[in-house]
Amino acid sequence: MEYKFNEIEKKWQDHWKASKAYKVSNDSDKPKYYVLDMFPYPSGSGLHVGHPLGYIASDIYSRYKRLKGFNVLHPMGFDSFGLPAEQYALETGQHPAETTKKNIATFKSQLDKIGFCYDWEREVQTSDPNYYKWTQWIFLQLYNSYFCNTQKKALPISLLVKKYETKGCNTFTAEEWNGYSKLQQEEILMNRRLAFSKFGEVNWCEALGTVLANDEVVNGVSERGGHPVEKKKMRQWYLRITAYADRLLEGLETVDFSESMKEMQRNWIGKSQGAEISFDIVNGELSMVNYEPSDNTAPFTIDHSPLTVYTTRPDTIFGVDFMVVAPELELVQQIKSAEQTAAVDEYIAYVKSRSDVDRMAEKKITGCFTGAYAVNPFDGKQIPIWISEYVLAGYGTGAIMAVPCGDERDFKFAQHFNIPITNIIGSYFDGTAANPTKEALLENSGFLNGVKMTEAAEIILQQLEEKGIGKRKVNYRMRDAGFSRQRYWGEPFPIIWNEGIAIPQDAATLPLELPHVDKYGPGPSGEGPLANITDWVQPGDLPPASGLPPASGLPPASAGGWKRETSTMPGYAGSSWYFLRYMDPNNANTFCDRKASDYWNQVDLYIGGTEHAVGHLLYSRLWTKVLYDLGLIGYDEPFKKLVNQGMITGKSFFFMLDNGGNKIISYSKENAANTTVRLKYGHQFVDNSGKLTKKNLEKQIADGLIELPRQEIVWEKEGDEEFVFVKEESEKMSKSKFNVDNPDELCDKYGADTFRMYEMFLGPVEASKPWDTKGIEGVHRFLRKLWRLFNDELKGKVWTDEKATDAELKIVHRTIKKIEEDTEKFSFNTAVSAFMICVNDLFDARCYKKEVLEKILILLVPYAPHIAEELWHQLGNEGSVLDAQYPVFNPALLVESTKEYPISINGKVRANLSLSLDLDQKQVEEIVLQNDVVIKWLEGKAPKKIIYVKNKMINVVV
RNA sequence: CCGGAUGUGGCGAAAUUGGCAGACGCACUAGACUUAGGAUCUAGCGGAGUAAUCCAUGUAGGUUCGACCCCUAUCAUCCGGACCA
Repeated sequence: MEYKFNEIEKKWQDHWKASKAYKVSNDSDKPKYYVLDMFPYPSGSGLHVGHPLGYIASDIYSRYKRLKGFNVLHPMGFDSFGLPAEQYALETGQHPAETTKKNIATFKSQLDKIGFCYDWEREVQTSDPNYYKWTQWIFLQLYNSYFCNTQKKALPISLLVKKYETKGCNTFTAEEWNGYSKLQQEEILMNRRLAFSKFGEVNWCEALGTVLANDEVVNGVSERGGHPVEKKKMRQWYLRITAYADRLLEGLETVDFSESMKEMQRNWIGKSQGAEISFDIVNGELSMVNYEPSDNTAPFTIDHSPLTVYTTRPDTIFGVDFMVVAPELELVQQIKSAEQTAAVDEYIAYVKSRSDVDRMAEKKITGCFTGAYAVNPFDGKQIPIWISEYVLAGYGTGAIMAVPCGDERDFKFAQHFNIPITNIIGSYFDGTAANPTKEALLENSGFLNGVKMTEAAEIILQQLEEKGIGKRKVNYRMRDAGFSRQRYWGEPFPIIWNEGIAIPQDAATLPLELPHVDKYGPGPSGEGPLANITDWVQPGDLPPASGLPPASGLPPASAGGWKRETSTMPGYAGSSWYFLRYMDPNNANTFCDRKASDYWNQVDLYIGGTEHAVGHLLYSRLWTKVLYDLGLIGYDEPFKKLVNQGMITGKSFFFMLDNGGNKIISYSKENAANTTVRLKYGHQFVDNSGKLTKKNLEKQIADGLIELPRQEIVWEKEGDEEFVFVKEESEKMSKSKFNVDNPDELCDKYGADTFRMYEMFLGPVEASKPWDTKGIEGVHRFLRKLWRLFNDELKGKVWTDEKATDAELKIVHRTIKKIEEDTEKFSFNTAVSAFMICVNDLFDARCYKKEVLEKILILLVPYAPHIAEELWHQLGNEGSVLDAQYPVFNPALLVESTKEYPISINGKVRANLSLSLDLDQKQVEEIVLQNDVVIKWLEGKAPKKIIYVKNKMINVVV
């Protein structure tokens, strides 16, 4: 009987589906285990071989855990809201709901083909109204909460209102509060809500017609599509993630993520400790200046100290040679002197003309003196105040004190504008480059002379606080997360605007469904497509049908009283909590029953790519913390352990063009400046030395596998052979790069089991590696060999019921130990090797015994479920091999009484010696000294020392 | 420029974490059975040498009886953050 993998796999996949083999219950007395994959965005191009890498790993682990007696939750779903579907709709006119539905069907059939053990009854789709109903609901929880700075947690905003009504706060009394208009009160509350709306500078992308979050902007252009992004002032929704900065940092200590992943999140949060210091200003005409405080701080005003800078190095205050203020700050207008006004205005105009992209591309040193001076509070020195684009308005106070001897940028600026430099760090500063040391003993620093910098910081901080001109300050690089998009294909906000006041929709009327539209173009004045649907924006209904709370007392929209928010939520909204919905996917009464979330608890194992390090992972951690604070779930970190699968890169090949660009020549390093041309497909036809023969190329073109380049090829000749050299490069897989392999085809050709095992065999899950189908044959051979242990092509069944010998059991138990260890530590590539060794050994031993084979199948079922299930039944077993008893490793079988010890002399192995394991040091020494090889090497001299490491080796030191 | 990671055959990679480097697989070579084989089996496969043996884990040092593994310096590649004061 032959190994007909196609039939076998089809048979079992159908059977699993029909028998609901992977249905998971929330009610079980087994311990739980939750394995989660980062759910995919269902793009139009389907899965490529890179996608399933993580899915296969998680599938293996889930099946393994199930065999080990756990109730395993291993769900799958789709992150189905998002930009590409809408872009596609714009281009083709197809409704995103339609294309998304189609794409999901494709993805599901591809996934099923690989034989994953998902419980599809728990599938979630973020664009499904039954799902986004709860995304909207959680948004309302965020909207109705604030971050309490003393308890360091989210609390209902109603508590804050009560406090204001009865006690007031630092900035206003209860009487004042109660006297405020509704609008004033709402504005104050808006400044505290976790989901809030404000006018702010946003990353506006004209080409995409929407606002982007900071992590969606890379080097000044949009992450998706690479379109230019500009700053624009708009009313936007935000999540107050900055309030959680510290808890997001602390939480990292409690989870098992890779160090680099944690580091990336820490960098993104960018916590820095320093001080805000205020300087008096002279020579400008000013009284008191109100500047906008940095995010997330109470208004901070210091009388008669108008220039406040943020620094992490207060110890360098005597080295301040100039100040730099961000040109955008209002303060600049107030302090510029009459003589400098023209120059300052001209410079500001110049800065405005430069986009972020310009600034990133060419980093010029520019700036302008304002004519004003700040006064150093410690020595009275007058310090010129400059403006320059290198100081960012959005960070700290938007102003810095420049210490050229210690800061590279300040140094270059001082050099460029010939500002004299004060050296406060003595020999650490050589006049040619700044030195950011903290070790120097201060010089030229008044009362701090001779004090070590690390200690000086504390002294200065104390004096600043005493004098009331400064305070300690922690700053974060992270900004509040932009939460609205001027797009169609996302969750609508359950918010209704009335005269500048945001009114949350009555939760009982959710979901607020996305209305159907025919056009996806942007709405008026930067609004999204939803703004075009006037009868949705302002329906004539009265509450509650409109979703307005009954008590709002507002007139119907037809009277012009109110309108809906027209932007939609960003892609990360739905993905910030999906792991909770899997636990209780069909609950119509709540997002996830507390009983379900308590049972499944945290995700034990989360597998996905590194690309979500700062986006998705931070946002889902934030949402989890808020839900926890509000008592809706029982834990504040969603993912216990995170494994990042590496990216599988595709192999691309390039020809080189000659100088005219008309002819294709061999690739060579010497002409590296020449342009290259991509060989479209054909990576399997290039040999190891990078040679592509003419014969080969022509054959593949005839078979329709390669697209011929337009240019003429100049062949090189050697004997009869004509060929060109091509360059190989690993790149991210993408259709446009012609380097994609499709998992469906590989499953058809070799079978899903081979495909699964081969992806694992490729290398460690975490490592990035180039895709190469060449090795897949080897894995396929292994499975066929396994098959032949049960069935012979001619003889048919070969397995027997005979009892296994000790030698055979030894092979099995060695394998049990190895597979169990490797699976536990995610070393799937070595586990596959262990299977191969095991099957080879059994084959060599002609061991076809059921007793032995059965155990191997149980070990194998996580890796190659179809063949394992098939053979399991061929052995006459009932039920699924997944419900079998996991074989228990018996160490007694592997214990040996003697061992081959390598004997080395001065570390170099010279002989082997079989020794009994229960010998002691003395006995070993005696035996070793009688060994012929050792005697020869010793040449009659006594050895200095004999080192005997039990179970390992013996070393004779001469 | 800063941070993180990684450097082992022609290729993907192993190495019980300091103890015989290169398991397992691909590719390659020779042979067997075959009408044939892109099926299967056997043997070989880091480099030099007929051989004993010597040299090899990016490079240079160090610790150790013994180093792919630990320490120092240096180079290279990949990933992330980059005017954050």
